[in-house]
Amino acid sequence: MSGTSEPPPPVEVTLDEFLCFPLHAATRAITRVYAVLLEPFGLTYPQYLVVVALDEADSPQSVGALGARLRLDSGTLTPLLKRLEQRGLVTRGRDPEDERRVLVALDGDGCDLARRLAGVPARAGAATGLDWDQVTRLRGDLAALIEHLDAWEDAAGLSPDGPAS
Amino acid sequence: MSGTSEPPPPVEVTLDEFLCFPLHAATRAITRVYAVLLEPFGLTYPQYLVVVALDEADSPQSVGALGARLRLDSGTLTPLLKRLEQRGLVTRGRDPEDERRVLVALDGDGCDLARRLAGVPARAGAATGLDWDQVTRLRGDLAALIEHLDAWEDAAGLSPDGPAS
DNA sequence: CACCAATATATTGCGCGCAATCGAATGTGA
DNA sequence: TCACATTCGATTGCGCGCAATATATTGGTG
Repeated sequence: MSGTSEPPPPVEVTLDEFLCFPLHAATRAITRVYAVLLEPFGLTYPQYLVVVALDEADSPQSVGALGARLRLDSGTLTPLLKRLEQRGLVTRGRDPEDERRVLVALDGDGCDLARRLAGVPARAGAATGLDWDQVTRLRGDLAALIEHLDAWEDAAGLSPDGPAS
Repeated sequence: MSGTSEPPPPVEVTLDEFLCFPLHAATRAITRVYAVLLEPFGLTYPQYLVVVALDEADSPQSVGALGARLRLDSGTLTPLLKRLEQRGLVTRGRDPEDERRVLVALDGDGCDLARRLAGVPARAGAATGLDWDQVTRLRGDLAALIEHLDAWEDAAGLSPDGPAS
């Protein structure tokens, strides 16, 4: 409390702790907004991300490549892609060049859907109520945060009980 | 890319769209970090939030009050609280004043655990790799974002197909 | 070729997160 | 007092998100 300009490093925090709680809450809030925007298209937010990622890539993507782009693993992507396949939005098939891989691509209906999704980002952006500077700054801060957290995780993975911390 | 200072309002975006994707990725990254930090205590991140919230409140909290604080509903909290109860960390019981309510409080073991969790925020803060100014700014931006998204949702709930957008 | 490590995806299990629904308790009005 | 709506929480169902495991394919190595 009290908006003093004092910069006390790591002390006294409430539930709205360093970042985790607002971050968590903000993600769920924006996910709910996307749920409203995507409901007419019958898509969940992660399904929407997959459709956009496939639409951006002009060639069929392997499950692994999709996962690297979206930071998701096969345990999440496989059932999600099967659902999209069942709706006739994407095609899935083994890569003839390497039978281990499964290539995924947007179907005709999937491409149509991707076109109709064109207005979603603008509507979501409007819902954030932030101006361009805030959005740009926030994205930059989040990117820096992700980079640092990934680095910490890598360090934690090497030594048993995490990095210096 | 290309860090020009041009502020084009709502056009041409890639997957790292307005905010949703980095936000989503950042939340999952910080959740993974907390998973590492909380593993020795046998807590998940949401369970940790509940323990902290109960520790901050000096009186037993109803499920509804906890949900308001953490922005979670009974569908999420009830099974979570049952798991904490099974481990002997919290007590759950009907409120004698209003038998509809269920009051939740930290048990003796739960209080001990809350003490031992005291170092977690500082370790998590270190993992973010951000300095105090960045953390403060990010929290402020996230709070503003949450407020706007909530307002948008309320407006969407009143009119059939969302606010002006 | 036989053997073995590495790679890529699928499967299983568990814990959220939330919408929808149900049941019990409470409060209100006739 | 007898409906009746409201509130509160529990329950159900579904879709992530991810760790752990299983399976299949590939690429060496001897």
